Amino acid sequence: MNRKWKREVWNALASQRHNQRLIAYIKAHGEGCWRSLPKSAGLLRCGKSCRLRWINYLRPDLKRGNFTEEEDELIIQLHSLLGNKWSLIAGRLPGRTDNEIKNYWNTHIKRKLLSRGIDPQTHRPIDATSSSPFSGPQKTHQIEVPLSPVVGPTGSSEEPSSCLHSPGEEKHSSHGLDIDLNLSISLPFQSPKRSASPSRGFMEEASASSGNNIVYSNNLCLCYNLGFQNSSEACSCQRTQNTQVFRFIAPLEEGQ
DNA sequence: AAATAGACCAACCGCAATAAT
DNA sequence: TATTATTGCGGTTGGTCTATT
Repeated sequence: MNRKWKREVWNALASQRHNQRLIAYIKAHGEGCWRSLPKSAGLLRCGKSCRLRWINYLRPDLKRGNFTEEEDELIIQLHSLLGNKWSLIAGRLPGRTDNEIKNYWNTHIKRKLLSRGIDPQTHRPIDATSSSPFSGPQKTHQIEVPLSPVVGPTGSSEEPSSCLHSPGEEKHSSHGLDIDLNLSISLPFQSPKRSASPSRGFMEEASASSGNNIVYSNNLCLCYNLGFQNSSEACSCQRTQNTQVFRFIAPLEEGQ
């Protein structure tokens, strides 16, 4: 079956009637059991394709329209922390899909960063990319990540539990977002098993992918969860005054 | 008006992780 | 414990749309 033919089949399936059938089925039975869904719902595609269609196109909570400047900045900042973990990034942007963000990154944000003289992969100035991305005068790794949606379909955001900034603490801010992008790495730790819950797994995977060993979940420093007897053993976590932001400050290993 | 190039984005593919047997 | 099935993710492809020549 060639690609063009497949697309034509999908186009047929994408008719309003088929969309409604898929929507109705998922509303009635919930998400999951994608394997059996096409047969049960009377659709002509494999479960995998139906899942993709639902997630990327039919989900009622999808946010349509252009990305806002705030979303742009949030994506950039999350990417600097998570790398190409599009599903995790999407988890922090309600109404946006990983596929949408991935496409948007490749078509818009990459260029935007390049025009700013920033390497889209390392998030460092292009003329500095020849050296180690983590070399430099900074001796700590400070990353602040909004733990509740900064922007959402309704324009509202949940009130997060959070740390508070130390008074006078230097921070970089753009568009009201409060993220310090000075990155560093520390010794690897045993990555937790893949979480069944994307939202719960967010910071664990963020940590695993970025090499950071400082992890928060809601109001909890997960240094403890990851095996450190207390968080000070691995980090000097600080609270921020911005209630939407946590700050992770990890001491670098000798020589970093 | 036609041809071409580039941008955009929906969907496919392959792989890895996890669950079930 | 090993094998198989299922799910989810990230990279990539290719069709469509729009701007430019």
